[in-house]
Amino acid sequence: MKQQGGYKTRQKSKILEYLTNHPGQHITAQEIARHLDAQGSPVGMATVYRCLDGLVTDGTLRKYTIDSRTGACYEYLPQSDACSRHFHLKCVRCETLYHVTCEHLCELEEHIAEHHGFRIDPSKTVLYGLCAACREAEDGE
Amino acid sequence: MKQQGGYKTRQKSKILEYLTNHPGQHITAQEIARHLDAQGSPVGMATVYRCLDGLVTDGTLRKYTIDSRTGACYEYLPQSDACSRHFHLKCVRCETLYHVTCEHLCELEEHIAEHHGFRIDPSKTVLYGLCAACREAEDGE
DNA sequence: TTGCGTGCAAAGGTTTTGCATGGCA
DNA sequence: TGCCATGCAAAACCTTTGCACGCAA
Repeated sequence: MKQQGGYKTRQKSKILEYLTNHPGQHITAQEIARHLDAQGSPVGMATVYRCLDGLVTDGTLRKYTIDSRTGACYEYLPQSDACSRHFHLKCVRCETLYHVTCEHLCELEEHIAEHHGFRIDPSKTVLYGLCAACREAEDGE
Repeated sequence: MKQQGGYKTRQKSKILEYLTNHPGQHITAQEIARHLDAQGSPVGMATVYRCLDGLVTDGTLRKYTIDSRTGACYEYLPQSDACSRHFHLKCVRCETLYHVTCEHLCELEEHIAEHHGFRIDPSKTVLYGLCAACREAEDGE
């Protein structure tokens, strides 16, 4: 869970900078490359992928794949304890990230740990679904 | 949510047969094709994908995309229990995907829907953490 | 006979890999 | 000076699409 030994380079800094500036957002490798290119600091796709891979391995980012067609997304995980106390709910429609603190979730965590031997890490977990607003909007369609 | 009008064909039958024989399992398009090929009933990849797509649309299957590297997975949904929905627990260390059906999770889903106005979609949600084995291994380090 | 289903091949996309070069320490 | 990191291009994959033919109804 520590930084992989390695050199600091312009590319690594830029990529991490972009991600930390967009915490809690789904970002694809393409978006990163496109952004850095537009910013005048172009980085090759291979480098982006290699860098993201390292960041996922050391726990800085979380990788998830909602749709195999659009490719994988990466999200910066704030390291503070603030985020280990609550769970994240993310609306798949409007992309909003909700931070929820609820005793039900703590109970769930304990239950899973006790009865299923699995210790959930809230900082790496996102519950996906539809928020109230989008739910209505979708029903109306 | 009904069967799309269409013809019954050998290919469709075989694909659905394989899936229903492996309820609650994540199966990729490739595995299906490989199995049918070995069984002497080869089916083209395009057909497999087209067929799976239809089955997902009419609610017979659920599509998961856990990892973009291995591609999408499909799972047969027994339509008996409405609440036999399950969640996925993925160990961040050994990468194993656990498939858990637990009433606590159903309760959580209801609670979040009622009190937080958020309808969780289990097919898009994965709970990350440490499984029992890796937990011990990690404590021992 | 009608028109959907299938298979093949090609296209489209993301992600990985090999290899020579460039840059950090 | 050592090595790691980078970039380019090509490869490897998964998935979709176009088109002609086959087959269910």
